[in-house]
Amino acid sequence: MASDIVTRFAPSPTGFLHIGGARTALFNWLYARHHGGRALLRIEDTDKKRSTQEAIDAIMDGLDWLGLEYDEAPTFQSDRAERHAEVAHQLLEAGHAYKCFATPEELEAMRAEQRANKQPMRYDGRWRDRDASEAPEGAPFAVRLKTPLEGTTTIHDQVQGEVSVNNAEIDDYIILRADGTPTYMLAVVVDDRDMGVTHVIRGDDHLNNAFRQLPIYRAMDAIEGGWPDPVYAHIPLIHGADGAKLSKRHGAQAVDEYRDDMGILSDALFNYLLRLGWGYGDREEITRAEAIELFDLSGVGKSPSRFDLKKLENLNGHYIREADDQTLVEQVLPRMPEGTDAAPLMAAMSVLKPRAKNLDELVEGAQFLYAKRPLEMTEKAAKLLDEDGRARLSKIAAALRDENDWTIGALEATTKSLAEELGLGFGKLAQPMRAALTGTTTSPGIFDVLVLLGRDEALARLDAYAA
RNA sequence: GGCCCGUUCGUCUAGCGGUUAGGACGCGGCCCUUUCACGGCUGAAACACGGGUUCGAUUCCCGUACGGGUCACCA
Repeated sequence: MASDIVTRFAPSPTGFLHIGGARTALFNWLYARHHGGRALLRIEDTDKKRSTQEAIDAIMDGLDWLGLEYDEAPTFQSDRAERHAEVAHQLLEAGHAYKCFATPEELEAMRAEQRANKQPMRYDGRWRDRDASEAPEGAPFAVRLKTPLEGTTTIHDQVQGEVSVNNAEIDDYIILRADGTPTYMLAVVVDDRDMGVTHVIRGDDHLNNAFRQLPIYRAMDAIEGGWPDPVYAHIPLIHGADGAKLSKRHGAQAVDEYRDDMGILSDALFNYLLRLGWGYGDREEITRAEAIELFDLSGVGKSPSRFDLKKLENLNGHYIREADDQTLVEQVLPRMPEGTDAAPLMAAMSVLKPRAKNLDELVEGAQFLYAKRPLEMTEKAAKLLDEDGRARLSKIAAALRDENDWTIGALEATTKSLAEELGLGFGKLAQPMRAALTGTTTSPGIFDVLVLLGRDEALARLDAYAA
C-alpha cells in the first residue's frame, strides 16, 4: 500500500540521541511505515557552533540501534543555506517580507520596555511599513516575514485537535539574519517542503511554531504554488518521574546510556517508547512488526507522560526471555572480562535469562560459571556452610561421587532419595549445595548448576566445604 | 506576565452519555517451588475541584486549581 506520505525526523546534532527525540523519531518512522510512505532524516546543523560530528554519529548510531532505518541518505540543513536565502528573497520581492534595520541593542531596549510594562514581548513591526531608504546608507538588516495582523489561524493537529491562535499574537519574526544566514523557522519550512514532507510529527514544544511557520507556506504558495500546508501532529513531551521536564537529575536521558550502562535491549526500549504516550487497547507487549501494523496517530494521547524505569525493566526482562540464547550471548560477552569463554555462557543462557531484567544481571547470574576455587562467599551463603551444612555436604558429595549418570534427572533422583534417607527436607540439602557451588544463595535450579559446572568442577567445589 | 496545551489508580494507559471504571508496571497476599526468578490466582489503589447541559455525566460546555509548553538575528 504505497502512499504519498512522507515524514521526517529532524534532530539538531548538539548532543546524543535524547530519549524524547528517540520517541519522536519512532512515531515518525512508524507513521510512515504503517501508511506505506517514506521516512526521512534531516540533520539540523545550521548552528555550527553547537553542532558536532560526534553528535551526528551518536544520533545515527542510536536510531540504527533502535531499528529505525531511513529511506534516503540524510539531508544536512547546513548544505541548503543558499536555497533558504533564495526563498527569503522571493518573499522579500513579493512583499511578504521586509528588511528590518533595527539593531540588536534597539530590540533589546524594546523588549526591556515591554517587560517593564508587562506587555507581551514581541517585535513591534517598526520597519514593517518603512522604506529601506529611511535606513542609514549600507546599514545591516535582517529580513522579517510580514505575518497577517488580523484574523486567526487554525490548525487541525492530528494529536492536539483543532487549535486556533490570533494572528495578532504572531510577530514579524526574522527569517534571514543580517549575515545572510537563514533562521530555523525559515529553514524548516523550506526543507520540509522541498523534501516533500506531508506530515510534520514533532514534540509539542513546537506547537506554537506551527502558527509562525504556516504563513511562509501560504505566502510561497501564493507566489509560486506547490506549497501546501503540511499535516501537523504535535506529540506531548516525556517528563521525569516527578513530572518535570526530563533533565540530568532524572538519570539517563540518552539512548546509548540505556543500551550501554543499563543493559536495555533495543526491542524493549522500542516497545516501551511506543507505549509511552500511545495505547492500543490492552496491548502491552508489541513487536516491531505489530507496531507497524497497529500504530496510528489517533492513539497518541495529549498529556505528557512520565518515564518509568521499572516498567522499562519489566519489559526488558520480557524481551530477554524472548531473545534467543545466541543473540544474548553476543550482547553479554562484551560485558565480561576480555577472553571469556562463550561456551559455558551459551550452555547456561536458557536458565539464566528468566532471572534477568537487564544484561548486567545476566553477567551477574553467570558469575558462578567462571568462578575460581576457593569461591568468594556472600554473607548469607557463608552462613549456610556452618557445621551442619558442611556435614550434609559431605554426605551429598559422597552420594554424587557414585553417580555415573551426570544428568539433571539422575542427579535429582539421587539427591532426593538421599534427603529421604536422612529424613531431611530437600531444601536442607539444596541450600548448602548452592552456597558451595555458586557462593551465593540464589541461582538457577541446583541440578542445572551441577550439570553446567560439570562433574569434576562440581565435586571439587562440594569437597572444598565438605566437613 | 501574554498566548497555547493538558488533568482516569503512585506510573503507563482503556474508556469515547448509562461499565461492579478494564489492562499493564510497581506494591501486598496466596499457589507453584531446592533458592532467586518465571508463571498462575488474588488484594489495595483513580475519574483534580466547582458550576452547568441532560432522565443520567469519567465522557459534552464554562470556570477554578494545579501541571506543562512557548514567547531570540538558538534550534
